[in-house]
Amino acid sequence: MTTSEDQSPAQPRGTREQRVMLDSVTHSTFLPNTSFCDPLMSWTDLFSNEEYHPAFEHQTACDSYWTSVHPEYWTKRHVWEWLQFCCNQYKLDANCISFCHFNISGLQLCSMTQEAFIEAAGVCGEYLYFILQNMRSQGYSIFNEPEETKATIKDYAVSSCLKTSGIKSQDCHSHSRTSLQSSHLWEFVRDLLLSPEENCGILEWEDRDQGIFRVVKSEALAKMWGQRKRNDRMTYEKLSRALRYYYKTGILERVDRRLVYKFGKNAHGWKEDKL
DNA sequence: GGTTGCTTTCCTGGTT
DNA sequence: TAACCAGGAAAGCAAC
Repeated sequence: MTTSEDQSPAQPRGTREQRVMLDSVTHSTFLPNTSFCDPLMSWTDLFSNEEYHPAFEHQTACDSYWTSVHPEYWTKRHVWEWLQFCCNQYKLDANCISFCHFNISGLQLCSMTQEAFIEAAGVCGEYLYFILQNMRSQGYSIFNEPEETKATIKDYAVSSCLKTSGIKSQDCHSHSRTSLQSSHLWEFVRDLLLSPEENCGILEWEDRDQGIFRVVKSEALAKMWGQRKRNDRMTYEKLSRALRYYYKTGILERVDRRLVYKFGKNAHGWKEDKL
């Protein structure tokens, strides 16, 4: 028997995030001096790996902690300490971050554009960029009030509304369309269908006019949803149960085919002229 | 603190 | 046999 995951043999194995990270390393252009490392390596692996210690050979054991140094004067180690702090403090998913892209000095980090951050760390990149810009403009007071900072970051994420997806700002604010920050599962699914650059073949339209779509990579979809909800125990079985609840509310309609769903009358935003 | 809506988790049973 | 679907039940969680 074949599964949905088996239907695209041409696709490289691994999660979408892993492939994105691999791709980002392979096609890295904004950090030409970045040394190659395993793109699937976590920061903890990277940080503890002897092979990467030479990167710090010019540093001494008495290097001061990153908070005591202006970002522009950070060493590579400071940059990674900062990343570690951000992941812990703001519950960012370290798996989304291509740490190879951050094997750089503070000066290089400060010269990175928002797009570069997004390329290196996806949605987390926007958070990191925002945090860094605040540090540069406001000093370190940003870390004095963690809760306030979290709220500010959240507001920023909503207001920025994923500019990289190329959606006009009025679309963002009037319809919350294509914002992958969507808190509802059906909106997340809809936005994924409307964002080919984020989709990576996980979902595909069967009949766009009728709102019929197919889950191509069920496991990958569950993982993405789990990452969005910071729930690493998410499975497709649970996700599909949540989708089935939408039958009651008319957001989804039954389609008697496996892994196929249809937007119902109460779903909006999935079709251009229904916005 | 109670209510509500949404989601998650677990479960049983059926289908492909 | 595994993956998926259907749906009940209960609990968690956040917003109001």
